[in-house]
Amino acid sequence: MPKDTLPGLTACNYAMLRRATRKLGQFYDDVQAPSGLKATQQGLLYQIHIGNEPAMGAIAAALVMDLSALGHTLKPLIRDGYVETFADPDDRRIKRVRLTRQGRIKLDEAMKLWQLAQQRFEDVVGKEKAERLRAVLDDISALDFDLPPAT
Amino acid sequence: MPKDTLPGLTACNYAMLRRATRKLGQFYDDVQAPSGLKATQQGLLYQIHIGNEPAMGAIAAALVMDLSALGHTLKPLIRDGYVETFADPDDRRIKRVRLTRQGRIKLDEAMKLWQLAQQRFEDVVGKEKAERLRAVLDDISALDFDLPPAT
DNA sequence: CGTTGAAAGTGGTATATGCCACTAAATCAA
DNA sequence: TTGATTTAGTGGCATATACCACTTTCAACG
Repeated sequence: MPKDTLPGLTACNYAMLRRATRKLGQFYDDVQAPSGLKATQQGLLYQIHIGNEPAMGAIAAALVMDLSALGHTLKPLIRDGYVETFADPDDRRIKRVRLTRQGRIKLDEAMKLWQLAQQRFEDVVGKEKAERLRAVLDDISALDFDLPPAT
Repeated sequence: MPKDTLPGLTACNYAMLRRATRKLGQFYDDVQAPSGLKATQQGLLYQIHIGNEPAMGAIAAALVMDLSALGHTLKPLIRDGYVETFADPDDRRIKRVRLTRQGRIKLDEAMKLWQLAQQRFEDVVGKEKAERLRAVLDDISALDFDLPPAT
């Protein structure tokens, strides 16, 4: 197959997803920059906020994120005083997470910027289309790709 | 607003995109693991392959990726002998990139695994739906989110 | 009770990405 | 031609993520 007719990356679902994620990351991060939080951090603070002092594992599961990755990602937020952790009294293996007062304030601040970015995105893409996109992405996050056992 | 009715992360386009990307990354990486390449690396090799000894900047633009990020990402591939670079003779600022022989062989190997992952994804999600998804993501990567100048 | 195995996190290592400051090279002006 | 500007990359630093090997706790069982 001559190079000219080779399919581009557009054929790969994962490559497309990554590329769009980079694009949106640059945009959301840019809008949220004044808060000093990356969009990822704002999302994580929000996830903690809406949880009930969630356990690390619960957060990781909700975000479809590796537990250790979550631990690493949490560190700057703890260092900066936005988040604190404490052992679950009933099961000391479990570490629970909550926002500090500063964290709540910072999240409020970041959410205002988030709304700007979100609004702008929907203005450009279209509200309906954005909603459908999120629905598809939500589905994908919940999928089970296990190959059927070769029995 | 009581916590019970707070919108989850599902409202955020970027958060959904990231979460789905993590999910797919785990899946594609897992399938492609036997090749020793991450799915991101396979995608990058492919992008180089279909280009005509592309310049770094051209690759970065095609992937909507920061130029310095591309430089960093390229390093392990150069180290492992899959990719090599050379200065453009007509403009010594420009660094061009190409696959080595080993790189072409490795890419072939990885592409076979990629097809498995891709096929499996489309079996689970549906070919049509996957195609629409990619189209939307492709659109997003090309958008211009600049706020209209406040003149 | 102990032993044993599962569950929850931690730390190390590696890749993925982005921003910023800086250098080198080419272009544009005066 | 020379000085200012723009273009293309590099390197340093920071965050985002993943996997793996460990450690600590629990829970289950004999």
